[in-house]
Amino acid sequence: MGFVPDESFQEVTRGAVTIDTEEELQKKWQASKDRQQPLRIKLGVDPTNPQLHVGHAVPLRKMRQFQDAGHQAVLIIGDYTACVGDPSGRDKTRPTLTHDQVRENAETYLQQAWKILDKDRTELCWNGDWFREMSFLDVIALCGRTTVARQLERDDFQKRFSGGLPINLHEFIYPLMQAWDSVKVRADVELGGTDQTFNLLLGRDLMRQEGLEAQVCMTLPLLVGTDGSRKMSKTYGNSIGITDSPEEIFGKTMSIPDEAMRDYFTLATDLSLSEIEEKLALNPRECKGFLARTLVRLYHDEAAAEAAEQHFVQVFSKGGIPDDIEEYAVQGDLLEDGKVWIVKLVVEAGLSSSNNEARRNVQAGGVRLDDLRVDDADARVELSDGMVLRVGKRKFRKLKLV
RNA sequence: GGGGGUGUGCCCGAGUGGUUAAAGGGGCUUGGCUGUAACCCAAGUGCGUAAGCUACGUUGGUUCGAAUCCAACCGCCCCCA
Repeated sequence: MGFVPDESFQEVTRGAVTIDTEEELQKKWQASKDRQQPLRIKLGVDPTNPQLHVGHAVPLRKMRQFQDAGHQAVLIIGDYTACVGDPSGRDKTRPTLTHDQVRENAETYLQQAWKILDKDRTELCWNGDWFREMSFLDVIALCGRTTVARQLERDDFQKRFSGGLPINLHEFIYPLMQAWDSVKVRADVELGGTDQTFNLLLGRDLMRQEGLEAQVCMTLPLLVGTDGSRKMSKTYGNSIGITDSPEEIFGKTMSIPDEAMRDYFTLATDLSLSEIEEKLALNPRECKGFLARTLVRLYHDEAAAEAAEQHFVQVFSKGGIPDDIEEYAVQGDLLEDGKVWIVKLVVEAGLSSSNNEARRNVQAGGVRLDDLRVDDADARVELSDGMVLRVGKRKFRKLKLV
């Protein structure tokens, strides 16, 4: 049968690294059209971290594209799987969370996810709903559906095993749980990062074992972090949070390496492919500025995007000070003869975490009062109301005398 | 159950009795450079105004002196069963 991919099919497959298998997806797509029945698109998320970043947003955006093409989004909150911890791509066992923590995280997670997904057209499930019901015997039966050899084929376990690092038994169960989710929700397509390949494919096996039509697995690239090398992750400190302030999103985006811009455009924004090419043809600074504005607009709005850019130009390009600075009310007992020890001031204002650190900052020439460098760590300085204290390029406090 | 290893600062990792607050790297901070909060370069990086204090899994010992030796305990890894 000659499948003619329509525009939304192209949109929905764009950016995918692998589709297992594309033929099956075409078939499902066509059947869905013929029968007027939307495909069920599954995305499972473990709310291990309440802070979503633009890397997490990649599969969510993909899900949104499916929604826009008229398909049924099935978002699974892994309240049980989060308690196990996904071993994918990890070189050590994930710390497990308590169920209460997970429920709490899930709350904030969802709030953020609805910035991307269309809430009214999303079917929301908690996998605890079915795992809670299972008896120990059921669990054992589930474990019997795969083998140790298959588990050890995985590159991450392989590495840990040969490197003498621990693999806890419960980590073997994780993929089975995720695969079982697919059975329970009768997924037609499951989305995930490339690191999810193993888990995704196991879903196909279990579905077949259950006599269901196997899901299609679509893997998406992992977005690199702001360092341009490792995948975006909060623990690497290279992430851009979708709840970050406009200034932060803008600044962090400006700090990505030029080579990463294409990935960011294709994976993290909703620009069309031709628009992306157009922007990439600009000079790198303008292009990156556009990218930064686009990201801010996505998670805040147009006005915020403009303000963030102005802030960036003001503070970093011109080295000036921003308009709205957090105030610090100088405590009276810091003053001796109307003067204050610079080190103490920096610490009390919350710009350094210890006296020694503050002293270092001063000695390195990173501390300024109203643009005047203070580089003597013993200095006692006179203050006036409204003075701006600055540490490094990006930490400011407006001093308020009481 | 038997045997062998191992546990160091935010992370990785050197260090087997004394100038060790502890090499080296990563990270981070500050400075310089820059279109950039990137790259690169440089410096710094336990706490304390200071005297000094705290730190090498835990506890207790040996010693003038221990991250370094001993004992027990706790955690982890490997091999054999």
